[in-house]
Amino acid sequence: MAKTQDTGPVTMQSVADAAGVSPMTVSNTFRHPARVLEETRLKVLKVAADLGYVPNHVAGNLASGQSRVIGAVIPSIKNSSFYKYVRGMQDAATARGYQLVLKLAESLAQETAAIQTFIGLRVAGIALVGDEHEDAAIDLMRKTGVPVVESWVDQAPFDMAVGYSTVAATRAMIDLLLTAGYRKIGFVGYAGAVSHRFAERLPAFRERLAARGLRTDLIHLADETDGFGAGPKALEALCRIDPEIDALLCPTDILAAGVLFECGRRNWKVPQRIAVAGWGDYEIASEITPGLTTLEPHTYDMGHAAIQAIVDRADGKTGKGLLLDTGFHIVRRDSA
Amino acid sequence: MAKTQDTGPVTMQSVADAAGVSPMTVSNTFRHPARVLEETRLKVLKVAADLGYVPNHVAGNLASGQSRVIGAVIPSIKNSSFYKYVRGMQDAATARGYQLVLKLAESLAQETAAIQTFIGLRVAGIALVGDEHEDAAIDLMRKTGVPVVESWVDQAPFDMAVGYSTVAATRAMIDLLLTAGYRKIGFVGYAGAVSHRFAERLPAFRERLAARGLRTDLIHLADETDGFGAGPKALEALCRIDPEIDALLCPTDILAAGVLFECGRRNWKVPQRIAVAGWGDYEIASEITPGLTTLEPHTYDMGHAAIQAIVDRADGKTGKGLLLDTGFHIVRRDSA
DNA sequence: TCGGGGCTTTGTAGCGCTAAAATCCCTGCA
DNA sequence: TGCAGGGATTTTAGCGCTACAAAGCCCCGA
Repeated sequence: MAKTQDTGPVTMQSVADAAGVSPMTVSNTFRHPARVLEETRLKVLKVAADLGYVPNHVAGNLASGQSRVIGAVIPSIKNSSFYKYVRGMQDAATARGYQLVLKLAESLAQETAAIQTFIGLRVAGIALVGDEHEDAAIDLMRKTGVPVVESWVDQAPFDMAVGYSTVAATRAMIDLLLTAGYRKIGFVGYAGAVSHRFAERLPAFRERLAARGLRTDLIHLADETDGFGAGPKALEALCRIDPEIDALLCPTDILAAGVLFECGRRNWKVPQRIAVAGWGDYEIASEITPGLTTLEPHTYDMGHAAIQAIVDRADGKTGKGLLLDTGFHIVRRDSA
Repeated sequence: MAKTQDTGPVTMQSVADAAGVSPMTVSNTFRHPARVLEETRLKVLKVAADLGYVPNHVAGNLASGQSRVIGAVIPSIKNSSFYKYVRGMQDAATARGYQLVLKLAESLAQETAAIQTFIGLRVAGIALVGDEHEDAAIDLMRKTGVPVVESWVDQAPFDMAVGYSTVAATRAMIDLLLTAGYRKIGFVGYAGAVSHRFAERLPAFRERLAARGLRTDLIHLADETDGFGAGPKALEALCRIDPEIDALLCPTDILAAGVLFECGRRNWKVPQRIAVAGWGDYEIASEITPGLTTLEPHTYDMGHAAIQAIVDRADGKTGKGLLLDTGFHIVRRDSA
């Protein structure tokens, strides 16, 4: 068995030599098994396994101009809100024979760098979160023509997009609070770099309350980096505007949880004294007491659809400007 | 300016033609700027920018046999414990001119697949979490000889490793509880697939208490997938063994937070009725009331060191069997 | 004035793989 | 027996880039 001579790295050529076939047959064994006689295929497979051959996809890519890798840029792994999204992407990619790789980008500049890396790697497609990108990034994507999907977007895709209507979602939440009898409803948004993603909710909030003749000025913009801590700050700020505020719509469950913690400290009963609604259905929403009523976007579906769109494009199936609505639903618990 | 004729994708050759230099000079402009006269370099850069040229690293890799991409496999993005780790890796990679890409692997089989993908991509190195891997994965890594770093490991590296001593950490935590006067100390671990990562803590727990002649049977193994919910279950199970249990060492802050929630429901004062200690210093630890005393491994440093080790290897600086201790410290809050 | 040394630039060759065309070989039928 | 037909396999020709060696060029001292 002195077969495995250490002749440097194992290449397709070495497998071919050892199996007594041409490199092309080895290639076909892996990429188009149907083209190879079963007997030959098994022999090649065996030799490859013995030698510990791993196909060099870098070379394969270069030769074929095709890639089976999809790159996803995610803005955060600090909270769990992207978990299901990534799972959805992962499952869809695997099912279609693609590989998903992730890059973390916590700023637009980092996003651009990540996109550049992915394009440098000649991935089959790129999945982005949101529709706010640097000009340089947009330029890059346009010029190279990589398939791009934006997620959490519900209008005007740059190339393709998946998402849900945050306007419809905000309305649904407000309606839920109104139906439950709350009248002094506060709104918390986020300021700063991420503000864009939350910006559409505010007009929907105002419109809905104005239609009922209710006050629409109980608004506070929080700092996302405060995490839970933004909750107490928001509650305090809004109480200063109107101490009798009786409901609060939060931009994320994290902030909502922070509000609930603060309510605990103040001995405020939820939802009697004040109702609290979150957004995202993070893990904490179901674990905290009282359970947090929250809005769950169908993020798994979103990730799944995003990858599907990219793969379909790679297979030449779909055109430009695709926009998918993956929906949402409200998870009713005790806090509102 | 009818310079940008649409002649398919922009390659190094097209940049060279447009700039009136050889492809090699374009290559050098990007990879070894010092070798190129500033005037030439600027000209090339300008032409490249005009044309929207993005170097094809796939081809570059193949030609040079080198890669500037490092692959990290992370077991979860559901909780925040890997956030700082990833940040550390990211920062170290960027500082050294490398790119970090992530793959999520929630089972050993997925980890193996991820490793295979990375090897197929011929990354410069692979960062893994833990020291439990499938034989197939170990085979693959050995045969191909990719630099591999394991994190959260404190002994017997497969290739290179970074981590901290969980035994020392467990001892430190127990000592803190003993010093504070607690005597009926309970231990919660995790059963199932992740058990391995938590297995070393138990003997340290037993040894420390046995040395003081205290009972060492207040042990419960929880289900990791229960999240917060594992906390109440653990408390209940341990109370059944001894209702007078007065301290609890939890395997993660998530579980500890679950215990605190349950204590709230039971109206148990923490730390008077029972002390609760967590592990990981997750975001929730500082936000919950009472503040959670917890153990913070230096995960940022761990990620940083992991990438450093890989890059050093790639630069031919360090040998095999490297093991770095990145340490930990206890964050004392109110719960213990 | 000429040769040598250093810096810049350019050929040459090939990384490992694959699409496409060419070849081979076997079968079936006239 | 000869040959068309079709599947299996091999040959050919790069994919876009980089290591390395070779060539140009310019300046300076002898």
